[in-house]
Amino acid sequence: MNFTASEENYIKAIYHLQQSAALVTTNELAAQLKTKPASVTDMLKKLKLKDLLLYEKYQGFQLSNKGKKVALGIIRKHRLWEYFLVNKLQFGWDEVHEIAEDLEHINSKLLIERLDAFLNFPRFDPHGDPIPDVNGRMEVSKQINLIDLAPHQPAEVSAVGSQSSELLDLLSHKNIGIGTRLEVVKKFIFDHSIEIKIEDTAPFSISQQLAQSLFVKPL
Amino acid sequence: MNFTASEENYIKAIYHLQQSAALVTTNELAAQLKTKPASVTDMLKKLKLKDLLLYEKYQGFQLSNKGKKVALGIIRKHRLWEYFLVNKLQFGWDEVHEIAEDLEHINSKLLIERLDAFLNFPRFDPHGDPIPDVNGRMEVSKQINLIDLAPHQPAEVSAVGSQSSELLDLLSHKNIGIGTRLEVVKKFIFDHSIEIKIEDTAPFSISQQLAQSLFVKPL
DNA sequence: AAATTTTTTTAGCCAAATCTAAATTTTTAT
DNA sequence: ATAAAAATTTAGATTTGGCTAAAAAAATTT
Ligand SMILES: [Mn+2]
Ligand SMILES: [Mn+2]
Ligand SMILES: [Mn+2]
Ligand SMILES: [Mn+2]
Repeated sequence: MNFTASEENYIKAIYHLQQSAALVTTNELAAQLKTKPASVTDMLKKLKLKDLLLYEKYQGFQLSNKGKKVALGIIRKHRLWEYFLVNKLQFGWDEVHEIAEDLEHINSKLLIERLDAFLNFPRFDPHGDPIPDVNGRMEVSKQINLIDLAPHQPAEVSAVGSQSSELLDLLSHKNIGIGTRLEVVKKFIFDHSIEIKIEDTAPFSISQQLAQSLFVKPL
Repeated sequence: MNFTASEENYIKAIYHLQQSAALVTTNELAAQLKTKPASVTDMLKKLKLKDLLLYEKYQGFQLSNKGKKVALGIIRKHRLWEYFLVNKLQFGWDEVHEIAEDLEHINSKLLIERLDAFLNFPRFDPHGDPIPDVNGRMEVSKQINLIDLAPHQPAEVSAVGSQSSELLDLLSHKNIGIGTRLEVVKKFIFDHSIEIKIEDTAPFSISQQLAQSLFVKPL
């Protein structure tokens, strides 16, 4: 079974959306893919026909087991290419998402196997997201949102909540990346901002919005 | 200017065909692309409209200067990816053409620049074909067809005339690859077969067809 | 319980890239 | 110079993925 780039984009988007809620809605998916609800309905019918989707009209939908497997395959390709771009071609972590969006649709099992081996079977992509293995299995790290980290608990940044260049730009400016060690000094009720301290540098404040986009592993 | 994968395939095919004859015909191109003449005519109109093609109906066609530049860009991408697949991902030279057919349509100037640098600016692909540089320039090696090599003139295999897996399979079997040193022992009029000798091994015969698919540089 | 709003689907249209069949032009043979 | 054959183009359909506008269903207010 091979799928078009468009089908793969739908499958991947549904997979990501159903991480936060079991059932996905037509409008949600249309917003995510920047397309119209009518176009989504068309594709839902097609995916159901191919047994990738559990879908009853008006009732929301979710990927079938087969659909989930396909999704993990696409995510695997995306993240392996991102790792390649950053660690072999010297791209910045904020430059790779768009290119990986195209590369992920190249269909060659052998290519991905060889790429994986060439990269030494990496387990996380440059944004800290786990890379599924050939069987779709990936590490489930017990990372928590920075907003939930207890004050004075040392932790390490393990992932970012989005790949927007705006977020990644802000993070580079503040010298925060995957692996950065930090602790929360104080949380402010007034604006929900958080004061953090990176290793031996002076503490500084970050907004609630930014804290919510950072995931950390307590050390 | 960005082009669809389909447009790029047509442009590349026209480029290759016009190496042997200035003007290309509809049927030739249809055969090359395994499509129908009617489909070719449709695309010719589109390419002409985009100023990539010099074309008057019923009169044959050829790429404009702009079209040639685009073609060289696609060929550059194709050959760089082939080099990557063989020299980094351990593919055999007979396994890479199909995958490169897809990878060549990924559109990112930066990606190709970085890939080129990562590979150390290779000048020939795994099949001995020259890789155009950023400006579309490439080496014009003074290679000749093996069929035209003078007897007892030592030479080195520099390129193959096609990427068909049938040809590459035959070559591996006979232990002939890019860089193989050989000389012609004798040419037979009867069936135009040629007896060749590889370095210190016993001489053997190859068919006219095979000899025509091999290019060599006299040493 | 009815009315209103929101969500989702259907109906109908469009563009790109194909195809087949028919028409036209060019080339080749008589 | 005609007639026949070959090459090329046009006409009309099809598939895929998208769109808008209208209809229908579900959810929310009153
Ligand atoms: Mn990404
Ligand atoms: Mn990522
Ligand atoms: Mn090739
Ligand atoms: Mn090649």
